[in-house]
Amino acid sequence: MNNSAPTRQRVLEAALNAFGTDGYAATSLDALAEQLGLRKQTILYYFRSKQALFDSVVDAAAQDLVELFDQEASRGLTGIDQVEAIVRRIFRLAVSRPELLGLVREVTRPGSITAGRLGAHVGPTVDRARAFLEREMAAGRLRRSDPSMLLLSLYSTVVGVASELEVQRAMGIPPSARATVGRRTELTRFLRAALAPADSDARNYSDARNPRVHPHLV
Amino acid sequence: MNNSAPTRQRVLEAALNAFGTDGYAATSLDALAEQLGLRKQTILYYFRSKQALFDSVVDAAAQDLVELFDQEASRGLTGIDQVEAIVRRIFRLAVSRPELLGLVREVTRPGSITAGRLGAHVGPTVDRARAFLEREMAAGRLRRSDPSMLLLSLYSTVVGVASELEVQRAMGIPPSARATVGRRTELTRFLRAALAPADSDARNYSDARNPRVHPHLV
DNA sequence: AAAACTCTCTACCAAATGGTAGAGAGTTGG
DNA sequence: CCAACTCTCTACCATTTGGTAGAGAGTTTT
Repeated sequence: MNNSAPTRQRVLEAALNAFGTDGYAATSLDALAEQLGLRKQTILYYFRSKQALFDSVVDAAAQDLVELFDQEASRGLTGIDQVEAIVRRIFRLAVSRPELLGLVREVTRPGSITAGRLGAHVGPTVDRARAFLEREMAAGRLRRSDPSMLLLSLYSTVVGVASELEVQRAMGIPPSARATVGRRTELTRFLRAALAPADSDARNYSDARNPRVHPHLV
Repeated sequence: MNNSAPTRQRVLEAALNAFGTDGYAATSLDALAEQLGLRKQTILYYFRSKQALFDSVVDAAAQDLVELFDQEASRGLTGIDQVEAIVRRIFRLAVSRPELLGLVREVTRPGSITAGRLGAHVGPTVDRARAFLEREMAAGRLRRSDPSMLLLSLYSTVVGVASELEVQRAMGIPPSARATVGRRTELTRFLRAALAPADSDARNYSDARNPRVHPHLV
C-alpha cells in the first residue's frame, strides 16, 4: 500500500494551488495534469474523482491551518498580544501561501457542500479561540463583547485585509511587500482600538499604543 | 432598436443571481436559460457571449451599489453615525439581495479580469468615502488613521460579517434573522470601539455606547 | 520464475459547454 | 401589401469535461 508520496503529494499541491486560485469549477483535471507533466488518468488513479481530490485538498489545507494556528496559540501570550501574534501569522501566510486563504474563501462559498468538511476540522480550534477570548475578557484584558461575534469580525477583517488584493487595488493600495507591512500595521492599530478593554477594568495590560512593529519582513 | 426590456432584464437578474451564488465558471448558459424558460440562443441574442453577459451583470450591480451607497451618504450624517448608517444599509442588502455581495466576492477574486470593470464604477464612490473619513478625522469625530487602510478594514469586516454565512455557521452562529440583527449590533459596537476618537480631541460626539438598535427588522 | 502488485499510460466515451447559422413568427413602417 | 425589423426558436458543431477500461512496464513477493 505504498501511496507513492512524491506524485500524490505533487498532485495535492498543484490542486491546492489551482483550486485556491481559480476555484473548483474553473479548474480542470486536464489542465492540472498538463501542468504536472502527467495524464489526467494518473490523477484519477490517486483520487477517485475531482470531488474526492478537492476533499483531500481541503483536508490537507485544514490540517495546515489548524497546526499553524494552534502552534501560535500555544505560546501562552495573552490579550491583544496574542491576537496580534495570530494576525502576524495570517499575514505571513497570505504572502507565502495565498492560495491557502483562497481555498478557504472557495470552501466558505454559500451553499458549499465542502464547508462542513472544513468546519469539522477547524471546529475544535475555533472553540479554543472562543474560550480564549472569553477568558481574556473575564480577566479584563479584552473589551467585553460576544465572543462568537468578535471572532467572526476578527476573521473577516484579518482574512479580508490579508487577502483581498483586488479590493485593495481598487482602494488605491498597491500590492507591494511594503504595503503589506503597512496594511498589517494599520490593521493592528485598528484591532487594538477595537479590542482594548473599556477603562472600567483595565488591569496590567501591555501598552495599547505603539504596536512595536519589528522591521523584520511581514 | 427596442431592447425588449422584459426579457433582457429577466436574463440580467437571473444571471446576477447565478453568477453571484455559484460563480462565473459554475454557471452555464443552458442552465440559466432553462431556469428562465428560454433557449440559450435567446440569451446569446441579447448578449454576445457569456463574458459579455457577465460584464453587463457587473455593470448593473455596480450601478446599484453605487446608487445605494451615495444615497445613504448624501444624508449629511457625520462621524460614526454615518458609518453605522452604511453598515445598516449593507446588512439590509445582505438579507434582501445576498447574490449582490456574492457577485462582488466573485469579481474581486485575485486575477479577475473583471475586477477593473467594477473598480472603474465604484472608484469615485470610494474616493468620496475616503475623503469623508479624512474630513471626519480632521474634525476629531473619528480616530486618526490611514483612510485607505481603514476603508479596507471596514469593507472586509462589514461585508464579511454580513455575508460569510458558512463561516458563521462554523463559528456556531445560526443563520436566522434574529442572529443577523445580533451580528449587526455586535459589529456596530466593534466598529464604534475601533473608530471612536482618542480622548485627545473628542468633541460634540454622539453617544458611543447604546447604539440605538431599532426593533425594526434588519 | 511465476504471480501479484504499483503506477502511468493510450484509447475511448457520453455529456455538457459556449457559440454559429439561419429559419420562422410576429410586428412595424412605407 | 410588401419590406424591414425584432425576437425566439431548431439544428448543428467543435471543444472540453469528468470518468471508464484496460494495456503495459517495472517492482515486489512467493
